[in-house]
Amino acid sequence: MHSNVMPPEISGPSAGIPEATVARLPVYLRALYGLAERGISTVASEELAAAAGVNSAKLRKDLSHLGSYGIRGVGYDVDYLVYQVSRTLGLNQDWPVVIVGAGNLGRALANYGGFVSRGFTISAMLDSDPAIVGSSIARLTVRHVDELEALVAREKVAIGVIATPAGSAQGVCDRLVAAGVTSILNFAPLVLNVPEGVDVRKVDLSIELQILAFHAQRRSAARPDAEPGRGRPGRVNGRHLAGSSAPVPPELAAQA
Amino acid sequence: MHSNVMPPEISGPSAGIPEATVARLPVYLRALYGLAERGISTVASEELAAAAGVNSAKLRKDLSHLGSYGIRGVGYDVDYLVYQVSRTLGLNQDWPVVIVGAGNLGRALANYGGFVSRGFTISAMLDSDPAIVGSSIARLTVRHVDELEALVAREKVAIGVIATPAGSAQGVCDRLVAAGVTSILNFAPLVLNVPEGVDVRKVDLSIELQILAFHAQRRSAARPDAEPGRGRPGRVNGRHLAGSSAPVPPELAAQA
DNA sequence: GTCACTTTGTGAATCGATGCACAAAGGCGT
DNA sequence: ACGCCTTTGTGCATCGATTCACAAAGTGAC
Repeated sequence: MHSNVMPPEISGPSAGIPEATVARLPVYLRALYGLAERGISTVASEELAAAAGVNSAKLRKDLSHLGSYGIRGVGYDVDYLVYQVSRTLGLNQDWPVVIVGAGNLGRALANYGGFVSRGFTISAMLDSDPAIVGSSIARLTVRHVDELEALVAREKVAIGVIATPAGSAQGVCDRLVAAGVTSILNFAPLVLNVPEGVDVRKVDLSIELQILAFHAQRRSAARPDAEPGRGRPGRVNGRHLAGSSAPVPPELAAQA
Repeated sequence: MHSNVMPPEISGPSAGIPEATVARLPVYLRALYGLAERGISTVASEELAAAAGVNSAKLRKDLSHLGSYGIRGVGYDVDYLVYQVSRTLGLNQDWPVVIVGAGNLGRALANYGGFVSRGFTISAMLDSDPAIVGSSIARLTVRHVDELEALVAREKVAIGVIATPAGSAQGVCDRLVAAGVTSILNFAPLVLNVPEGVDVRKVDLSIELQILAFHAQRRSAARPDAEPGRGRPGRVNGRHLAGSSAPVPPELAAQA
């Protein structure tokens, strides 16, 4: 999932936390906020695990990587744990983010409520389309993408979000990296090429749908009824196969 | 990541493929399309792996789970592999999808190019807001969410996409499940509760951002210069901590 | 037909993640 | 002060995923 390898030796409180644990900490944090809003000040691992949708042993092991912040026989103090998890994730800083691409997706991201309020600030939205540059989205004026380098330097942007079409994504990525951005969230449907030391995460609708389709197919293979609409024979994903509706293996095609 | 456990014994070609492999197949598929568009008809595992951003041994082992479709000394036939991967993922069928929530995100999803053309068809967009119901998005008329059950039954919808605010998501999810949908893609920032046998995948912007923040913090801890904007002391994620800007552990708070 | 070369498919070692099960640690009632 | 009860933190076994390294299998040249 990550295209880089972390430097082997980093000191500090967040050293040596397994990647799988890091990926779950935000889920725990959200569950903790939910509890705090309901006025709950102390929570046992069993309850918190249920709220986060994980096994309680896993939760305890995850939290143990941050330190020993629970009280045996009692549980965890919600506010204190919120603080510790937030600090571990680096959310007690404010992270300026730049969004490149102000199309439908970029607009949706900018208007996404949970964005601004939780440790991340949108420094700017950029686009290359003159018809979009200058318009207002979520109280921000869309700037031209050529301001990217200056903006990253001035606002000390560390995180870039790519919400452009696939064709422009690698170019935008290169510019972000050259400008010093080392964390990139990619919504464009392609594999980005980045140098060592740059952290890329991708969010990909069609990949998720295809994984769902695989499991759905498995299920309907067990129950041959209730299948979804049939595909058109001879087409795969809207693309005609070369020459055959039931493709032959290439090593046999010659003699056929 | 998945909230359900697959039935242990399922016959058919897609049985016994590791979850990690399934998650990479869509990436391989996209890389294969890219090669096919450039007129390349045969590809070695090394090249395809590079295009997909993975190790070549991993790629070969992944593909070996689908069958033995390569030719030693030569590589893989691109078109044939596209067909096999597509079939394995269930993409030679057409999957009707319903999107619930026609806000910014729902609109962005509906307009997302790679949606319609690749094995998935949007059966309908639903919303509960009377001001939105009836409007047109991506050549679809937004229907009221109360049509959900009838629509799922009529169109044999197997995949539901939840693009509502967090508050409505669990309710929508319950209705989808009750209507017979067993695959759900969730964009709302909460953990959905579903019965056994329902497959949920989530896409969560803020979780991805927080994971990036963790790694960015690690990096800047190694190089104390070039840090992002400072957080406001005493606040964590826009929420005031109870009573202290440097919170004390709860077991010490009593004596303080 | 034979040989050199390329590339697949996979056995085996390694690495990381998960989950059980329990000892250690703390609170609380008496 | 003591003992019971609850819950954490973790050692250990297991499971799955990754990576290496190579034998098997195929191509193409001569």
